[in-house]
Amino acid sequence: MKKKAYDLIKERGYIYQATSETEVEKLINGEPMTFYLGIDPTADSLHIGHFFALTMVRRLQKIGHHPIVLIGGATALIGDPSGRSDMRQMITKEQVIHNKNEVKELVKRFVQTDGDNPAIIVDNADWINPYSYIDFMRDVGKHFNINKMLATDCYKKRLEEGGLTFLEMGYMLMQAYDFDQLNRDYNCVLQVGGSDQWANMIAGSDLARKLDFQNGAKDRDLQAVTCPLLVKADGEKMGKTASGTLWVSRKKTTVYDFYQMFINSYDEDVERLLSFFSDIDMEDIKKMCATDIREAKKTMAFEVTKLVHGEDEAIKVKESSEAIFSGEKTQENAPSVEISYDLLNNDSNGLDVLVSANIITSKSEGRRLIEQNGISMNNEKIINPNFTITENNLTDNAILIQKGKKVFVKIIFNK
RNA sequence: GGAGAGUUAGCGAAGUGGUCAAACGCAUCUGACUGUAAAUCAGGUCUUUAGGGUUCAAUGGUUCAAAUCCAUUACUCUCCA
Repeated sequence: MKKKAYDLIKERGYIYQATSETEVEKLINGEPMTFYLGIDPTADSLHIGHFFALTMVRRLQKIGHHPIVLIGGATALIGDPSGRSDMRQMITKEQVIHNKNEVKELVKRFVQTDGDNPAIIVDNADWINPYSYIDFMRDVGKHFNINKMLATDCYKKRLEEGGLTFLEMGYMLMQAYDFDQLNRDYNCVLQVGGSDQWANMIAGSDLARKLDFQNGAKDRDLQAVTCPLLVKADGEKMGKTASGTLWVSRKKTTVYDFYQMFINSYDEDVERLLSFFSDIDMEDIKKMCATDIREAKKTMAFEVTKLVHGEDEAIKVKESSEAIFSGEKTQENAPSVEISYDLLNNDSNGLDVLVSANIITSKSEGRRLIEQNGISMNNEKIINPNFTITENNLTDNAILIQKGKKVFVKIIFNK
């Protein structure tokens, strides 16, 4: 017997909270309906958490439901206080416009926006910007009870650890209104999002109900589901790397780093990540993880990379990673940095070169690493902190530097 | 607008005149062991050299000597209006 759509999604671990599980189940198993996911363009790329939520959108789209992706052009200007202990840095309007475009392009890569069942991309600035403050407060603001709002986790944390500004209080109203608006314009009946959005999402369902009551209209029943936050086995949020956030955009995080991040994940996380980011059958996933965890991990990293960066890139990065780590440490496949040729042939230029290539941040750090046997050049450990790189070290104008066990960088000297 | 408290390294948090480049925890990096995993253990985390130089919100002052005392400014929080 074939499993129902909802069960498949639930089995893969996507369902964390739902306003009413039975209602949501009915919606997902039933006739095609319209649902939405909101993303605030607070940066010019998407991080892995956004991407995760988008995979849920993909799955729902695939079984025939109609997705709306809302880019929060208005809400990004306010900043969501959820889960934050400090106020979000305000970003400029120009920045938001720039981010909006970048984010839109990325969303298009993951969610189908043409063909039979295209996703619609909307911007909440379109309806929030024209709304006057007084009207908004009279229409929407009056339905929000501050006591209730303060009881929610997202505001509680801000209250305890810092101060809560009126700006941030307004965020929930806007997101709630978005849901109502999308319901009226597109008959959107379900909102999906990360679990940190829970309070904002149910605020939307509540608002619709209250507005209906006030207008004497029929009760709309807007549902919300959240997916779990993507965390590692140690409870840390996933996607934080040494160099910062793990971005989906190639410009901000190289494909190599992206792949490495997943290859280095904990054994315990592999099954979950596979269930989220691959289409492999759950049974097979379980089997794979039980028999050969390392192979399963490779598959997982490959599948995620394929999804985000395409199959060609994924194959390339998989091959180069395997080449580098299986002892075959050629400079062929390592990620590369280009620096000026002029740095060559000065005495004791080694550390300078490493600093300019951003492999180390300071000369002291370099000295320390060398003392601890942490730096290799062309597969030979460097012992002398005042080492010199000369033309004799180059192969095709490049050298291969290894920092620690896992960081390989090819430095190319440009003439 | 009034009264009070605060601002210390990536984060949390000690330190209230010299022994403070600043305890401790987290985070992070390197090494050992491994499986490019985890756990464990060892060492490191301002910079530059082995001589130092620049840090404790900012600026100015007191002192032989300041994260520590004083003044001004900025920001944050609590209570009152």
